[in-house]
Amino acid sequence: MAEKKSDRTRAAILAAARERFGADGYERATIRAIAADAAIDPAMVMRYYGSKEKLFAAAAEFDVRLPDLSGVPREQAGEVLVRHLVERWEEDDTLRVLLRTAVTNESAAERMRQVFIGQLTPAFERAAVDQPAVRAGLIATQALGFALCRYILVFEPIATLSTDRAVAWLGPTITRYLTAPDPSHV
Amino acid sequence: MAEKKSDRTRAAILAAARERFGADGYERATIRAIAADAAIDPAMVMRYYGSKEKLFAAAAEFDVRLPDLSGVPREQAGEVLVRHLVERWEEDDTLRVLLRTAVTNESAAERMRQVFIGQLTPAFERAAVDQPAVRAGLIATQALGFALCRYILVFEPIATLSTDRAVAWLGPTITRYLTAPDPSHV
DNA sequence: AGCATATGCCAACACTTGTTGACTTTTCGA
DNA sequence: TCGAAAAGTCAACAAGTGTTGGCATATGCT
Repeated sequence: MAEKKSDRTRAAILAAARERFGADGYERATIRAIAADAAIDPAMVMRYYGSKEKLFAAAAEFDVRLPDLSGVPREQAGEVLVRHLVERWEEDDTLRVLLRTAVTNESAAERMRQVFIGQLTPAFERAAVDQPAVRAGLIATQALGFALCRYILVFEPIATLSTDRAVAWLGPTITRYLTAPDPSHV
Repeated sequence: MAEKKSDRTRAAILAAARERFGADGYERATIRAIAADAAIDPAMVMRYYGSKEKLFAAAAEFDVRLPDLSGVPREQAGEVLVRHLVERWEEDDTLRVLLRTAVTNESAAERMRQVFIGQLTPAFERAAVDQPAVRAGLIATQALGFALCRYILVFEPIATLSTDRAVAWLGPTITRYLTAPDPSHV
């Protein structure tokens, strides 16, 4: 087995980094605080990750793992998508890290775009949906707005809504953005 | 007339502060940069506003000016509300300042809550809407999510969508959150 | 005009940040 | 067992931050 000890502190740093970045955002999360949480020296962070930016990049790494919607009837696609996103959001805080940071950090915003536009749009294209970009964007507004209000701004009662109720409310909205004809009078 | 000169620099500082806070967020917007934009000395900022936090508070001061929905038929309430919000959002950047900052600053988040929950909920209560808090929260998720994607994260094509198309897409969503019966199977 | 006051600038402070290099301790194979 | 490599510690750096006090200048009233 390769270096076990170093791998453990490496992981400890990453875990502490995710927590701090998620709670405080990029600027206010300091290397010193992250190191203190991981109970190691700040210099170790530099040794293992090179710089704060690289540490953030490592902490914000993640797969979107979009669900396969091909077998789902169009009318339920919204609910399936929302449920997937909410559960994904709940299970680890990587997406929260990214969202908090994307607001003030351009490279994080770029990654957010890749995820929500760059992955959703082609998926809709393949499903032969018209105006895939607009629909993907609209879905992103509702999904990210929900995450913002629930996890970051902590709006009650949104923050304490059960997953089921959230899905029941949001699902039809997403479905409509996915299936409704363009309502513009053009 | 009272001190004219000082009022002018006061306003210049405030304008520069709004721009910087809106573009960079609270932490990355420095007093020195704001002062440079206003073409004055950093010490002037302190003289006039006391501290960075107080300057931010002044820059983020604003009225929501919710439209009067009493004369509007329920089915069009969403469109009226969305149009009002988008236009409000477009005309000055105070709300953008607040949104960018609320993500990492607790007092800004608190003000955001006051605006979107504390003002919307009672308005719905007066209109005898059931579950006013949930509906206000849902509307906030869609409205803020749209603002986030359009102004902060700059998702295309959401960022360049015309007001009319945005209203046509989002309006029915808001109307549904305002009027639809609770879809939860409880 | 003369002076008090408002307005502005400069230099410096105390502090925090990311980052670095030299040094010590631990680990572990030959 | 010995010694090189890995892992960790410590102190300090250069830069940038909000903030302050002292000093110069301009303004406007009598």
